[in-house]
Amino acid sequence: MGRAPCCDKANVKKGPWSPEEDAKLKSYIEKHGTGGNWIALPQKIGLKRCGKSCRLRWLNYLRPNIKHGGFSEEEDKIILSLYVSIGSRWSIIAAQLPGRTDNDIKNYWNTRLKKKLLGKQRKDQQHARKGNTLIKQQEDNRLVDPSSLNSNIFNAQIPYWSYLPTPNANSLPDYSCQAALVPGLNNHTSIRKLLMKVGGNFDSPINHYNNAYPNIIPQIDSLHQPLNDSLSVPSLPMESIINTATLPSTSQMTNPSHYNTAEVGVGMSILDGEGTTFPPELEELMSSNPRREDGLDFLYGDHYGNNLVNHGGPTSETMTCGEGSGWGEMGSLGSIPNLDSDCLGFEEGIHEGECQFQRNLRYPSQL
DNA sequence: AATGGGACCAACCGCTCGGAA
DNA sequence: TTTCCGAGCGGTTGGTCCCAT
Repeated sequence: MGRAPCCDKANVKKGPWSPEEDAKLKSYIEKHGTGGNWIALPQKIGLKRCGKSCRLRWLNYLRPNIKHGGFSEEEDKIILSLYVSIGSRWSIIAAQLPGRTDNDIKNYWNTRLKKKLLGKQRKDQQHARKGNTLIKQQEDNRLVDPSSLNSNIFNAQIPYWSYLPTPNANSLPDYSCQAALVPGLNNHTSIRKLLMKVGGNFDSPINHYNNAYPNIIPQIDSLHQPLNDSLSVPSLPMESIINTATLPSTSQMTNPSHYNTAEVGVGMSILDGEGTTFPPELEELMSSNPRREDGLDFLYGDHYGNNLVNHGGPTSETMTCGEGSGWGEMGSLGSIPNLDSDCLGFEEGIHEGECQFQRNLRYPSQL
């Protein structure tokens, strides 16, 4: 037996909204609010619409301060970066872009940004093949102008954030430092909003890990402390945040079989790398790029798989996270664009910590 | 001018989650 | 503790517009 329908399907209108319907819905909500019950709303207004449809119409179109179309380059970067970081969690991405709806961003990604990305990737590969000889020679002579190699998808210049110092993976993660690298990340309210949305409890995990990983906690605490004042919503523990920062998509998140995780210590689940799957478009990017297993050198490095920037990213010496494949490594690349968004730096910082956890577990003698 | 195909976007569908009873 | 129901989310579909042929 299936689920009961949320409304009488036979008596509801479907399809595009008329201006009259829009006006009815808008004026009612502006006067009375939603009343916390979308299902009952259409009857109150006299609309022959499903409550869900009303909700969608309001959120995606009628709500004040909604922006449509005309995504800026900065917004492109934010969307891309968040997509790389957290996957297709459009509502979270939308929360970082004022005036944008998840539906809008989702459509924009599916229709334009993804193609832009793949088109650029292919172009870069062609360019790389053409220019291999010259570039290699330049590299050998250490005369390489990074901007000539950069395959950043949106502009031809090395982004300023690439030059910012990031902690070497061999050092303990300094979350306050990571946070400071990202403009807006010192905005505790927005951090909190985002993390609460993601589902964070930043109190208990500290105590939680304190026993097992005493050398990590001070660094976590440095970021965590300013948040404490206003954080009161208990939700998922820190490992959820860490995983959230590295999981590719909701559909994959709901399917544990996508992950080959290793349970570590006190419920710390880390990505093992192998067996991890990616969103199809990133899978395509990866499969089309034999140089880097993460397939993202078009974002972060040159055509040879070298990171152009000295950011302590994964090299043969420093990489410990995910050992070369998976979202874990993406997070550890360390040169995710420095966004107005509030989350990346934090996630990145968290991820550095995750890498360090794994390092410590694998190489306890280095502790 | 006709038409076929692609791009774009609004809206729907079905699922999960969380709160209330 | 269990069940039910509404909210919210991401994936998908279908309609419209535009452009190339």
